[in-house]
Amino acid sequence: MLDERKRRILQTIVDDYVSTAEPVGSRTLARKYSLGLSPATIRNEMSDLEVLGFLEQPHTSAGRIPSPQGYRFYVDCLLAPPKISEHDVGVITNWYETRVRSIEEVFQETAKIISRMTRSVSLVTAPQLSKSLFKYLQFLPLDERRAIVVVVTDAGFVENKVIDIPEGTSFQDLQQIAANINERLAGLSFDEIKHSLLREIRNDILTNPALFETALAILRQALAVERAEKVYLGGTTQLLDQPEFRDVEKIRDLLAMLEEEKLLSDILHMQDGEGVVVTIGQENKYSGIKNCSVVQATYRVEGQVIGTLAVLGPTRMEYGKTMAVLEFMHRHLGETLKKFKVY
Amino acid sequence: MLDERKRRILQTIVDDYVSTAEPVGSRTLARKYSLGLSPATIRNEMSDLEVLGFLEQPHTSAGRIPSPQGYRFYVDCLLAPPKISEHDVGVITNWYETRVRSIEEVFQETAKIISRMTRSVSLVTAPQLSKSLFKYLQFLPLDERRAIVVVVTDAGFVENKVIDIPEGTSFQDLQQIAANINERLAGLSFDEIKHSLLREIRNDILTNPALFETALAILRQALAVERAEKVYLGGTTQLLDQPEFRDVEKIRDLLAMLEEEKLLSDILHMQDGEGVVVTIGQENKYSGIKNCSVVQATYRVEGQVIGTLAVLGPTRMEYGKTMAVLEFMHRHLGETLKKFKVY
DNA sequence: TGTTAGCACTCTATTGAGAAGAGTGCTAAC
DNA sequence: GTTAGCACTCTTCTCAATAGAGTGCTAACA
Repeated sequence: MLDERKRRILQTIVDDYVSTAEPVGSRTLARKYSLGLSPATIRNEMSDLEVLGFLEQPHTSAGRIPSPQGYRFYVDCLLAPPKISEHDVGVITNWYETRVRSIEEVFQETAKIISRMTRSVSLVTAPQLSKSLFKYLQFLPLDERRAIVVVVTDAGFVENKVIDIPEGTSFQDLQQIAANINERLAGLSFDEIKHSLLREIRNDILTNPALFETALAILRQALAVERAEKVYLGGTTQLLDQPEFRDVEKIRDLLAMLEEEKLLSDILHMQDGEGVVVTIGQENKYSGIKNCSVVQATYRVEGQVIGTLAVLGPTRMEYGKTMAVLEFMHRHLGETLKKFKVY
Repeated sequence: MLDERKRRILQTIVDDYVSTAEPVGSRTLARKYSLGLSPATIRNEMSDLEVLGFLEQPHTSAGRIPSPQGYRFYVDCLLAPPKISEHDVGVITNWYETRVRSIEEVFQETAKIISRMTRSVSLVTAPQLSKSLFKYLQFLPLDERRAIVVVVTDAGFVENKVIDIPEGTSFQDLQQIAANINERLAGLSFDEIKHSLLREIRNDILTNPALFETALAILRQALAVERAEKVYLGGTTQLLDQPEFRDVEKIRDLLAMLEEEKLLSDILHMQDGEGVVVTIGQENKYSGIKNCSVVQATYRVEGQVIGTLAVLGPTRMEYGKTMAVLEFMHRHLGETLKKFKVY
């Protein structure tokens, strides 16, 4: 597709632009890098690369910058397989050891370290309840009118909620209800439970109307604990250091978006694929980040997809480094979760 | 202290500067507001107010802006008792009704609505576990090697953690341990428990060494669930709309600070007093916000302090409106928490 | 004695012209 | 195919001039 020399020049331009944020000129390129070519030759090649769609010119007498297609080619064909350095592995391992004491913190600190290593915003989605399997629920006493319902998932995640005890129901009745529900629902995913709930229960109503009416109401309350998918953010302020966001106007929308968890999960929900996936500029569906790139990878435990790690930054991003970090982290996180006795 | 006319002029200057963010000149003041005074007279008064320390001049031929002392006088002496409008009460009530479905969301949405109404950053601290009273703990089975310990507080808050079951301990043993612990610790605050834990347990070791060694280990694990005080943030991006933060340099530190939960609780932990408290500019202890003001109020349920609501903004802030919102919200939040069957 | 009009002065922000710098594209020579 | 040379383009920086807003002082006025 592109001959060797064009590839080398394109690669050099991307590298230079990523590190300087300034359009790259032929003269600078020749001076700064030992390409063994004169500025004029480079000029010709650059002109070709522009016609082919890999480069753009902000205006006539400026240097070239990579086009989205240019970045795409760079990521797909010019980048060596991303590999994290020994040193970084040490930093990460140490970080987890010294900072993380609870499950909640695993995600928070994962977001922090990713953002620190990539100097970009990081996003980490925690496991979704709806994909988990129901193990059992149990009622705990609180006072005469109220009880706590605790829902335990297969993985050992616990959600809880305070509920009203329906009029005329004893705590004994509740335990009876729990036993029934557990027998029926154990091993189902919360998605399945939601869908099959009504039908299941309706059949039972025929045999014991009063009790199961109550059970239905309670289960509904209990399942309402399902929170929206939690997204942990790290390094939002990193954006401010990027020259493309030097202007407050340009960063406002982006920061506002990062405050909206719903939008965030939209950005991340686009892939189920294996490995590290890069989405560049216009390829992003959400219009607020058309000048940004997203690098993401799902993490899994024992083959099952648990959540997503992602990095959001300007299209002018250190793709190699970022991909290497995520490549490492998405494997490492699975192992860390195991250590924390979950999964 | 200040005669009536000076007060009126100072108040007008503060009001104008708060809404325009431009230094206020005598001519503008005379033209824009019906003070019944000529620019020259106003000039004289302004000159006096500057000598008295209530006004400042950015440079010789600019208008005046309020000094911190000016704001202080404005807040203490010139502001009518803050009162929220009927309309706003409606908006808030409606907001809670349509948006809030769980306890967690109460705090998140409270932060959001405060920031929306005040157009500033809001901070809401959730109740602290360490101030709560221990009610009981209970073990739930997970698998052969692990169990879930659930800790219930007086208020119905539930914390949980996956623990390893010590070698040679049966689930029966665990329930025995739970019963013992509950008997001993019920009604104590988590602070007290932490302090008295070792002594209590040590006495018991004398009577049944093996079991209580185990209990000690487990209790330690269980109490480690105490998370750092959670701070909910709202409207961080509102800062970007303020002229004083038009420059990215000036906002970076502030946003970085908002990412550090520890710093946030420092800012908020300064008062136990009643009512709405305003801290202006230099009065703030944390140097990162010397050009900001903090308005805060504690909220309580049945007399007990539960947490803090706060607004952080530039010293040029709509104090009246902000104080009114917090004055209302700190009462309203207590009631809302009751509705959610907690406390 | 307090208030006001007038005026000279100060400081900032804006504008426009000119120069510097970086880069391109084309042509011709190697 | 590669390179040197050169005219041309476009942005950015600098600097001076100017307009605008506001002050402080003085003198006049009620």
